[in-house]
Amino acid sequence: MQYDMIETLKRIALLGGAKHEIEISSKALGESMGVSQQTASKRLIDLEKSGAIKRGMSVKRQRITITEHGLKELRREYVEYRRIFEDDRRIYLSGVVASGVGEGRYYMSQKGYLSQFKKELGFDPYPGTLNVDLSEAEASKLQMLDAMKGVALGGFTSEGRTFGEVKCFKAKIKDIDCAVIIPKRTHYRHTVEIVAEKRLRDALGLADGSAVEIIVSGE
Amino acid sequence: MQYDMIETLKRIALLGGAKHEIEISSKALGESMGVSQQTASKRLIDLEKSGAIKRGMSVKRQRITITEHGLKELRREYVEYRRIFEDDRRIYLSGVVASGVGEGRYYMSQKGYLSQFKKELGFDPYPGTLNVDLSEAEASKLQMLDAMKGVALGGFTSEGRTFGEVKCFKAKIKDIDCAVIIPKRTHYRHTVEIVAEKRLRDALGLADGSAVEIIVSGE
DNA sequence: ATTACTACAGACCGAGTAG
DNA sequence: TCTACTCGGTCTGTAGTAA
Repeated sequence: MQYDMIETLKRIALLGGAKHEIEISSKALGESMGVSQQTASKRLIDLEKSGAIKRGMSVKRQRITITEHGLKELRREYVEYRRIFEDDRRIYLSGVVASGVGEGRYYMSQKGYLSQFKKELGFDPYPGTLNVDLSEAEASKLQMLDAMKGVALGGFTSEGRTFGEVKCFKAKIKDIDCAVIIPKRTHYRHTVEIVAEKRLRDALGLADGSAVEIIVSGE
Repeated sequence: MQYDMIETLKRIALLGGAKHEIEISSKALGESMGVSQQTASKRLIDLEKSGAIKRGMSVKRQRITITEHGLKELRREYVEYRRIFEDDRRIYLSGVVASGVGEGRYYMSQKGYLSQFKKELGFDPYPGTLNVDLSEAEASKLQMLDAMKGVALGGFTSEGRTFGEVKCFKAKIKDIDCAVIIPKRTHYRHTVEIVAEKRLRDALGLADGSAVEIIVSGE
């Protein structure tokens, strides 16, 4: 659905169409949006075709109701704005499940991190990570994680090797608690690694290519 | 500002641009909106021209921040959606102050109503009403008031004349408590009459033609 | 009064491409 | 690589007008 359709739907909703039927002429609706009667009329026709509104033609004005489908479209917009202005401690990462052993798995198998992890995140992670590929735009949200504190797991030395600090973020995927692991010295990457108590592929029925949304808590 | 500009601004905000500078290529931004790199680039140029964003060009990607002005535009959208989904007991009526003696004034000078008014609305009204003209689209919101209870002032007989029930709604104009008077048997009208404790023209510095927004409480 | 069709003008998008 | 220009095709809005 294009922007002008959403805008028209929003206008109708603001005139009361989200709650009940409203009676309005295409001329008045057009005026309230700063477009002509013809444009308003066309948009109403298109909205009706797409199933976002229902219309009943009276003798004069038309009666309009927003359908459940139309409300859904509006609510989707609303949720996005809410994320901008209210949800400012959360970051939503959308991506697809990918295969591949990541650094995260290796890090999370180190006892030096494991003990801290249990203490800070509250669970013992399943020994394996879920790799999620992000589109370039989604990956740019990772910049936000750089600016946020998260949960730092201190470095240590083990078997002659030095392990640096690792940053984690509490997260959720569909109500399952998990954590995003951000290895230090993150170059530009477009993959995130997730750990959880259970194997997430099983718990959520995921396979390579499944779409997932990770809700990262900014602490 | 057109819809596609707002949409672009929203996308930038969702990528973190509402809180801090983000670094993103026009290609990635375009993909996240389903448009080409060229279109994304043009929109960024236009947004910068309009003062909604600031850009700094790095060697590769550009760094983008949403300005205070850009945030204002987004917030305006957000407020509209909030009205649709959250504020469902309030109705916002925008109009301009008009002159003319209305029925409301006559009604409100009747002692039979006055005593009830004080009891139900909590103040003694200034003997006069503020007339506000609504555009046709705004006037269609009055249909909502019909469906709402409001505060009913019972009818009575005085000097041989019968006065019917009058419906009032608690309202506010810029934090000043007032009430919208809806005479029964409302034909299609595009004017509302407001009463308050003080003369609203003085209290708010209004003259004919001044724009006002009335926030009507649906009780 | 309305709604909505047609026809055209102007805006917009994206492929190609320069810097 | 990146951004952003030009240019042509397409989309969109509106005046005129019919019903």
